[in-house]
Order: sequence, then C-alpha cells, then structure tokens
Amino acid sequence: MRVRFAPSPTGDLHFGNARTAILNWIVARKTEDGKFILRIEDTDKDRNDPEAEKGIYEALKWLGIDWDEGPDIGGPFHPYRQSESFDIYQKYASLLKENGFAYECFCTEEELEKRKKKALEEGRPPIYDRKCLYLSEEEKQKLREQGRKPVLRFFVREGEVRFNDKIKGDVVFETKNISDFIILRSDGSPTYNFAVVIDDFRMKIDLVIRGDDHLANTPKQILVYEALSKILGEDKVKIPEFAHIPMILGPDRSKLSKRHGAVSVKRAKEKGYLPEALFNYLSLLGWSSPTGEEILSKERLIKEVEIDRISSAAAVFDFTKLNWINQEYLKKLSDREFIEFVWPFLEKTGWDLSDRKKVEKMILLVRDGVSFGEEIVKYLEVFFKEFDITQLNDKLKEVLDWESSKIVIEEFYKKLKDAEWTKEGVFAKIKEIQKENKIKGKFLYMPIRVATTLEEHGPDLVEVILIFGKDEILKRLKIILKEYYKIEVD
RNA sequence: GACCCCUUCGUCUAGCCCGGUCUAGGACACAGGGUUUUCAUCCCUGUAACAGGGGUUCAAAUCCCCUAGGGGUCGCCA
Repeated sequence: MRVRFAPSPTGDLHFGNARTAILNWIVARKTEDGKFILRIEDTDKDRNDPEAEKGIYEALKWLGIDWDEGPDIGGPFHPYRQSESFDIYQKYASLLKENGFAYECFCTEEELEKRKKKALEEGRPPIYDRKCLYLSEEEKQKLREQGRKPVLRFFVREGEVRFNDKIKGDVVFETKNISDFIILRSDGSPTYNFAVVIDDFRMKIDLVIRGDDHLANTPKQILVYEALSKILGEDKVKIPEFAHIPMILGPDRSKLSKRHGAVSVKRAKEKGYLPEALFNYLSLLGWSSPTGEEILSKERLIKEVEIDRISSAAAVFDFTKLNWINQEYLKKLSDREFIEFVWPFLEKTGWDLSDRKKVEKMILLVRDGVSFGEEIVKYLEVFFKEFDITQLNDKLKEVLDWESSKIVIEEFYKKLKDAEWTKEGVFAKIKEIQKENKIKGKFLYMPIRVATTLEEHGPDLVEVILIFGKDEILKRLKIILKEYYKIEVD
C-alpha cells in the first residue's frame, strides 16, 4: 500500500494536517511493504515559505513519523517537490490538449469575474461558459499577438462522476455543476487539481487520505484520471481509492485555527506536550478502540486503527482531554526524565535555578498535578515569588485571624529554632503544638501554610518548609509575627 | 445561489451496515463522597444524548422520506 502526505509549505503544521499525516503513516506501517511518501505541494510560488518546509519536516519527525520517499531523501519517483516537476506537468498537459481533453482559454480574470457575477445574479451556476472552446486558430493567434497569455482548461465531459469513498461511502457528482477548470496557469505552472493527479499517478499512490475539504475536488481529479486512462490505456492508469477524513473544529464549531489557541504541532511542543500524547489524542479524534482504552501506543494504533472505521462527522478539538492524555504520558516518565523534560520551561522564567538539587526536589514534589510542561511554572511559583505580606488577600487574612492562628504561628516559630531539619523533626514540632494547645486539622496546618507561603493550598507542607530551609522559614514567620500580629520575637 | 458532506451525553465516541440483547455503553469534563493537613494524585457514586417531523414494521438510535442546523466546494489557493 502506497500512501502519501502532501502538505503545502505555507505555515506551521496544524493539528488537522498532522492528523492526516498520522493516519496516512499508520496505514503505511500496517504492512511490511507499505510506503509513506512525503510530497511538498508548492506550485503557488507566492505563498510558499522555505522555512515552512523545514518546519514540516521537524514537526513530523518530532511526532515520530518517518517517510520512505520525499524531497529530502529522494526515491524512485522524484521529484517530490511540485515546484521541481513543472516539465512533467507540462508534458501531460500537452498530452491532454493534443487528445482534446484540454483547451486554451484567453479570457482575462476581469472578464471571468464579470461573467461569473452575472451568472450568479441570473441564478445560473457560476461555471465557465466555454467562450474560448470554439476559438479558431486565427483567433487564437490574434489574441496571442495582443499579448494575451492563455491558460489551459480541462474539458469536463457530460454525465456524472461517482466513487466510493472509504469514509463517506458512495458519492455522486453531476458534471454539469463542474466548471472547465484550469490545469495550467498562464505562466505555465500547474494548478492543484491537476498536479495532484499527475503526482499521485506517477507515484503510484493506492489510497489518498486527506481532509474532506477536498471531497468536492475529487470528481475533477477523477475526470483527469479518466482522460489519462483513455490516452495511455486503462491498464496503465489506476484511479486510487479515496478516504476523506472529517475536519477538526474549534470549541465554537468553526474550523480549527490559530485563534483557538496553540493548534500547531510546533506550538504544542513549545507548551510541553509529549509527541506520543499528541499522536495518541489525534488518533482518537474520530476513532476509538474496540476495547474502549484510550491510552494507546503507536504499535497498538498501527494495529487497531482502520481507516474505514473513522467517523464521518467533524470533531471538536478538546484541549482538556489532550491535557489528560498528556498527563497520563507524563506519569510514565521516570523522575529523571520528568526533570529533564520540564527544566527548559523553568529556565525561561529567569528564576535562580543554581541550586539544582533543591529545584529538582521542588519539581518532584509537584509532578503529579502537571498536565503539560509549561504548567510546571505555575506549580513552582510558590517557591520563587517574593515574600511580600501586602499580597495577603481577604481569604488569607481570614485564616490568620482565626483565634488559634496567632498561637500556632508563634509556637511554631519558637519550636522550629531548635528543630532537627528533617521531615520527622519538623513534623514532631507540629505534633507538639497540636498536643500542647489542642489544635488540630486545618486550624493547625493552614495558618502555618499561609504564614510561610502566603498560599492557601500547595504541596506537602513539611516538604515545602524543608525546601525553603530553616533560615528562610524563620525569617518569614518573624515577619508575619511582627508585621501582622505586632508581636516582637527574637 | 448551486452541488456535496455531516447531525448519539458539554466534548471525543460505542451501537447504525446485518431493526429486538439499548431502561443507549465507555472516556474526558462536571457534581458529590472517600483517602490526604490543603491542593494534586488515587478510589467510589452521580448528572447528562439518539436534531425535528413523517412513514415502514409486532418492534427503529438502527431502514425510507422531508425539514432544520452545521460544514465544505464552486479560485490563474491548496
């Protein structure tokens, strides 16, 4: 089975495209002799960005998708970049023209626009009126002398085009609704609907898996295959199978785009998602395992995902679920791996990380709750923010104003001075306070937490205290006692 | 406007092809409870959907028709 992923290099690889790539790749990897081909569709020189092509390679590699043929590694059907295949398209275009499947059109864009508008107003379908189809050689010559450069249009036959889509099922289009589309621009470059067919044909693609925004393009492409087959012989031209996968939508049910957040592979990487998790989530959009399990390895996905079992309805992208899946994958990392993974996100904050051992302790203390890399910052903020009691909000003050809070904090300060600086040592002091003053539960722990961290919640309190160190904690308690309770201690 | 595609809990989906096993299953989210000093983790419980309307049938989420809503295409973009 030969499949291909054919993005155009116009920006970051989006989740929608990434899913298309994943599905193609999965299909190719199901069998020993399956081939995944990467082709760059860059026929529109105005929109191309060489950086984007590099970005696509990087994004695919990061996701763990490798290709068997492509612009960078070559293959038996090079070129794999459409901009380098122009002579091939021209050759096939001439063939179509010579055999009466294509004709020159000299209409200007302005003329076309005008007539299209008029057709729409009169309630006719806005398709090309074939004005240039019956031009004589002399007329064509004349137009050429006027400096007009013709485009080449495909002659759309009468009747209908039907095909069986692996996902959508039987689809029928009547060709009277299809315009004689342009296959070669006036500068001789090919258009999409023509170039894909030529490339899929020469690259012997068996199955075209792509977004269902291409569904309505498919009859045009089949028409080109038909023409090719009539010219070259039916045994030489095989129309591939098609599988049009539904789009990915944003929460507002419109097509997923940048305004929905970090929806490109690159941005997901930057936010601290694991490639396996994104791969897993994207595979789950429109598909589910018969076992109902959701955390699935690539190997299992290759085995279980069947293209014709993918839902035909569009799916809404849900960051919450991606977060959950990512968290599940994060849990599988060893402590060492987890630290390595989140470290770069901490470096970006500008915090002082020189005491690496200490920072690592902090990380491990909070790792359970982290669902993506960047989130580590939020969890560690408590350790790095300034101790500024003007930050005390009403909620925090309420805790400090509990009748017993003053005693707890004062006692804690006194006892801590000669505490053994271990978990057991600090814990023993808290227990002493509990016993001596008959204060327990949140009335015991909350005041201490607030007084030491200015937070209501956080990781294990004793661990947090140990990480701060005795000097810092005593300093903080002293400030609270002095500034808040107006108690002088030594 | 024309053509095509789509429509099950808030979200992803199972079931639909081959009507009864569906008082519609799972997961995420949410709510409640338990564990925990708190948060998180973990465990338990719960709320919640067949777009609407007609048919066919003893029986319809499942088959047929219509309507509505959403999306896509109609480019010298891909």
